Amino acid sequence: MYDLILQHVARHITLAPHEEAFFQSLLKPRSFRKRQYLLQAGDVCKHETFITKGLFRAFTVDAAGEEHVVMFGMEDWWISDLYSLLTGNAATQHIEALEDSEVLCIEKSDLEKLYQQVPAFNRFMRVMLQNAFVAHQQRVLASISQTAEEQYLAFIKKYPALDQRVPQHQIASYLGITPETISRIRKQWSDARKK
Amino acid sequence: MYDLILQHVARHITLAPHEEAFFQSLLKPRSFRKRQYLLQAGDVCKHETFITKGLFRAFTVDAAGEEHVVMFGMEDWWISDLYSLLTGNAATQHIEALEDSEVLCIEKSDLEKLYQQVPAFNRFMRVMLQNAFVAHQQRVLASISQTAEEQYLAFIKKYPALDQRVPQHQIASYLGITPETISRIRKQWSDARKK
DNA sequence: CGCGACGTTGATTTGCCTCAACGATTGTGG
DNA sequence: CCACAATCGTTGAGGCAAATCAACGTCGCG
Repeated sequence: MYDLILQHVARHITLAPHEEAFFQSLLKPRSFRKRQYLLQAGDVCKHETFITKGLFRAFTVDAAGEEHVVMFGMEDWWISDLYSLLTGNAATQHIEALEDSEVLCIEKSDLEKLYQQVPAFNRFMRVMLQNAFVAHQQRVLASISQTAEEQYLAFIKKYPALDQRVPQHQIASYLGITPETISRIRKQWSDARKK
Repeated sequence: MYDLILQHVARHITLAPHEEAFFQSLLKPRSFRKRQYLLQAGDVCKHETFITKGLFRAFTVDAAGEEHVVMFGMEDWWISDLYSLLTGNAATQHIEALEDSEVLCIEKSDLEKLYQQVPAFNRFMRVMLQNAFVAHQQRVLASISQTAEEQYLAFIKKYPALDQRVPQHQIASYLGITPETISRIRKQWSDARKK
């Protein structure tokens, strides 16, 4: 059960056996059924969560009741409402399982202990955050500079696995466009191929 | 000259005197005149840079020759092309001074030394990145869920200082809208106030 | 089976962009 | 020190990409 996360960590830092054991002791396995919520907006996010199996979406609901997908998470990814976790404020995001899923949770207080007792983990989390930061920066750039079609194309190129597993209207929400627009883009592509 | 950055760091971690001295010894002051480039796209970004005075913009140039402002940086902020710094790949961003500015640079290799010798700095950088990550996530959300007017309003509310100092067409570029649109939004507001 | 979730397609609307022309200000070289 | 160019913002007219609104087909599931 812990193989995936230990390999994941080992890709970035090297842990002594007792450190690895300590890390593992802080992890709590949980299961989620499709449509079950890992986090509700309004609650305080108290865990960082590593996905070992399945698929999640994090989304917000705006004043008009519209949902906006902030991110997806699948195997080998972390997911949480980082803002809430860090500040202790109420979460602005919901996190919902899109498939039956399994995760490993680590509580905020245990994460702090981990940073204290295994300093290498500061480095590990720094690298995770650097990558996430760069990814979000590129996403911002895409959304201010590209057309709907360019964005959708970039998405399926970057996340072919997600394109297979996530309903199209969720991808549309993630990109900030409508499901109809994605449908029309796909139609254009298939029409062009036929010719 | 170093007061600002030492205070900035002290807000998040506590350093022993010899650690502070070591940190300071790694910092190299540089000055930039308005319009001077701190980094050119194509070069490899080799420094993390702390701004002690002035104002910068980071921007990319797309295939059509259009500029897109990725971020602004002013006093008390860090600026770099993090992607290039981390990977060693050519920078995708230009960074240009919008005012006469002064900065403190720290080289990548020195930053690594710092992480090794002063472990608290891993924590410090982690916190910086967490904040930057959250800020970018909110920016993504804004760009997929808000109108041009809502975004502009949120911008001047969040960064009133930047609204004063940055030319409007640069803000437009940052938001992914045209200068004309911002101009019209402002006209609407002033017309509404007159009535 | 019947209902909800999901995707498709068409008709219409609209927010924002594009293109263009024009002041106001700043800066600069002769 | 002035003439001229460059930069920046404003305003108007017209166009287009994508949203909205609406109807319909299909699939999977309780």
